[in-house]
Amino acid sequence: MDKWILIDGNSIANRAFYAMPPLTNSAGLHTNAVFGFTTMLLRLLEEEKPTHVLVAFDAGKVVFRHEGYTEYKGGRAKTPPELSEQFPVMKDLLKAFGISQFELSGYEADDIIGTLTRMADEQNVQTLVVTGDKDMLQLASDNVTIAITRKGISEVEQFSPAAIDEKYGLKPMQIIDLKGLMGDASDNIPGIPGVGEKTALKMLHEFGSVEEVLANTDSLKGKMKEKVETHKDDAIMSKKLATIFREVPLEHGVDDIRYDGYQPAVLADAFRKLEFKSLIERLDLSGEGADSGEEAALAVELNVVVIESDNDGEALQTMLSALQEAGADHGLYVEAIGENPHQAVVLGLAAAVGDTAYVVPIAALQQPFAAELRSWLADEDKPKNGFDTHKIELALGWSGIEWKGAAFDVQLAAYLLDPTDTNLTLNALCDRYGQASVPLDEAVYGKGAKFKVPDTELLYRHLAVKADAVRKLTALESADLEKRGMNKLFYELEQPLSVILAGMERQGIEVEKAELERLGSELESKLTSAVSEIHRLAGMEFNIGSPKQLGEVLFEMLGLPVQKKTKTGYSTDAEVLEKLAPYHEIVPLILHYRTLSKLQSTYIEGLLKEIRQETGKIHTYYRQTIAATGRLSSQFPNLQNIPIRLEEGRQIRKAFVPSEPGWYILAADYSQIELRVLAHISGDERLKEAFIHDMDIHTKTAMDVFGVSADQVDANMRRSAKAVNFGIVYGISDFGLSQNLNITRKEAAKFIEQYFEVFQGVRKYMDDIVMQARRDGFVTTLLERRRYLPEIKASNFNLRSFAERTAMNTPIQGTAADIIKLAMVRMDETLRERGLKSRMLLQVHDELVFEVPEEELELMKELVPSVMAGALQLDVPLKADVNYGVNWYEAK
DNA sequence: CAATTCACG
DNA sequence: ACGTACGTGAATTGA
Repeated sequence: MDKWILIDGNSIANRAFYAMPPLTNSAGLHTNAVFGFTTMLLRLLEEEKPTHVLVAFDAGKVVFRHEGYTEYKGGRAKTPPELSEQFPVMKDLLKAFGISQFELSGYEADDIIGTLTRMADEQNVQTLVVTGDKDMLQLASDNVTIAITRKGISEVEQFSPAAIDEKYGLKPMQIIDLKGLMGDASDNIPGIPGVGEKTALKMLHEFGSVEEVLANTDSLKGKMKEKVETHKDDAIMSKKLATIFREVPLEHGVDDIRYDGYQPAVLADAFRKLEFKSLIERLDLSGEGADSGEEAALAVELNVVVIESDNDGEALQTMLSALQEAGADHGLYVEAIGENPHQAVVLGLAAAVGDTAYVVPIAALQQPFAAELRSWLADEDKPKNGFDTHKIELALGWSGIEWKGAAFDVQLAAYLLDPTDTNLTLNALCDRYGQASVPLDEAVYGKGAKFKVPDTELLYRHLAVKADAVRKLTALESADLEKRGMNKLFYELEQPLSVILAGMERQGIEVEKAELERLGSELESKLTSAVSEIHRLAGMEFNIGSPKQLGEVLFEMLGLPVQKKTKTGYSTDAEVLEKLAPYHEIVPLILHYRTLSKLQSTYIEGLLKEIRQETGKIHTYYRQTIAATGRLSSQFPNLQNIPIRLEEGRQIRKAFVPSEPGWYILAADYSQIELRVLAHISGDERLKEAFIHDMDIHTKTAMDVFGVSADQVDANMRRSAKAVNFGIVYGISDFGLSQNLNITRKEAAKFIEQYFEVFQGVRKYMDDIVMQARRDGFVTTLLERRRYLPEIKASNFNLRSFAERTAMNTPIQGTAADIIKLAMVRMDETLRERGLKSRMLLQVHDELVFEVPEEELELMKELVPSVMAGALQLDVPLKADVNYGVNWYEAK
């Protein structure tokens, strides 16, 4: 039994391109569409076991449909070069598969496939058509099934005539009538304006075809009748445009598309060229082809020199001179075990130069004979390439070894190249750049309870391979940064910042244990009485901290109205409890209990655990490669979410004190930095004006949106305006705003419309940035930080909407992150240049915290805000407010 | 180990 | 019609 598969090459390549994250081989060639296409092809071959396979491509520019309608497919975005360059590659790969491909000048892939399905029907051959284009449904028959891609290309939905009937209530050929009525924006087929899928289906269910609809306009009503009658010709033409031509004069016959399987050696070589390592493994092709064994050979070729005692002095000298000569062409790797760099255990260091890697175990590195290596490591003027240099600097520092001169961190660079990548391990980076794979740490060390440092030989080889990978990645990634115009961002901002962060973290902030304990015991007694009161009111004892048990008490025992459900049961979050508060006196108590227990467990107990016995300090760890927008995040503990909004929690800040007697805590925060950034990048005159005059932005927004004077703005109006401003920054939706303000969606939509009426430049920015994201596939900040948004083209409404809001928000939040990072670099320079004793300790997104000796207080009160405000020149002024006190609480 | 909740900007 | 606000980290419960 024969089985044919006919693939719409252009359509699938397009889908693959937008569904896959960006991907390039080491030569810089984009390969994501080819990769997506290939994985789909492999699955089809495996699952369908076809005897014949054909991939059809559109050919040339002039398609016969243009005759008579020149606008056809006009208005469609130009194919991005990153995709066009992949078509020849795809065609070569198909050759390697031994799969035939047709294209014929003047015809589209649809028509070629249409012609072959006609032949399939004539010969009664089971056929699967694979495409992303619903138009093709018109080809379905007893023999022909249409597979439409969904969710990118990972899934397909198969349509037999019965399935089409079930979904649309139409015969396959009526799909043409459907398009004739509703049109198709992506092909610029007009259809009848105002007729969408719903209406078109209704008409077809009643009349059957475009012609019959047009013949029966009398039975339509009002506006619709008018529209259909004025656009009769459009409908006829649209139907014609949507009709697939099934009589293409093919030069080849059915025998030409026979598929006899691929030759492993040929395919292996093709995959290797594209650096599709995962596919080579999946098909078990690693032993095949001309280049086989190259990867293994590469790994074997690396010479490993271990330097572990003063007997190895000569090797050490060789290592140092090799590093000296290599200049930038080297890789360093320091293995530090443990997530928290302040407590990580350093196993050793490896340095790769050329085909040799030198490994120095930590014990050796700490011995007298390694002094020269240690001074090299501590020499700021010896540039170093590494992996996670920020962590290395800290981990080595705590082990008594100074590390300076971080020049290129391959992890940090990889983050900038794709800040949404959550797998920034060396192993993953090697895969991404098509390098010989570094073994997974899990495979070398085991995981969880099974963690074990392996025998030295294995361990040293592992470190050596990693250092070698760093060397290679440095070259590849620096080229990519250059290509994307991100050199300044990397070399002048992020890489220097990583060093500054390490300094702040090493310095730490002093936290008074006694103060936390005092607050803790106060909380404890409040908690005890809250618990017993809650249990008394419930009439039983239960775990208030268990949402499940709490839900049962509130909604089953006490019979309160259910507001919201979660996946697993009743929702009991604060928003729900606020609404329930009037029903039962137990509810406010539960809210209070929640507040107290959060403070106790996360902030009192949590922070106490993090205070270092010896110094009384807390050392957080800022992560520079996590947040997709370019912000920092803070861990072990998180010092970016210390309570401030409620007075009860704010007390925690009293425990954060200067580490020297008589010093002060000084905190400076940007005023409305995100809205100022928005004013700048949108260029909205009104918004700019507001900041140029340093007005209260929420009051000003209320005045403009409600059309009143300053003294007419009441608290409620200001609150609404503030929520709208937040919404604008987040990528507004009427639903989100309605939730926030507890108003109807309609009212929220009205607010938003009024806002955009007034701030028209903001509206234009929002529209433009989404279009730009669709066109480029990414958005950027002022400093060229980039975030890819592949889902902006998703057909799934939720995914797409999320991407659109992200497109609006990321340039704003990201530019604000750029600015404070710049300010940190400037501030660090300034403190150094002026020889000041003051120290920068913390960053909280729009705030910098310092400890300052009394004699520098007056200077710092001026200096910090002026450096922050001057970090970047915008079309509106930047402003920072400053406060100080004997602890962080008082610095308000 | 996922889900829920809540602290911050 | 579709169902949401953007970005994080930590503690707790309960399968």
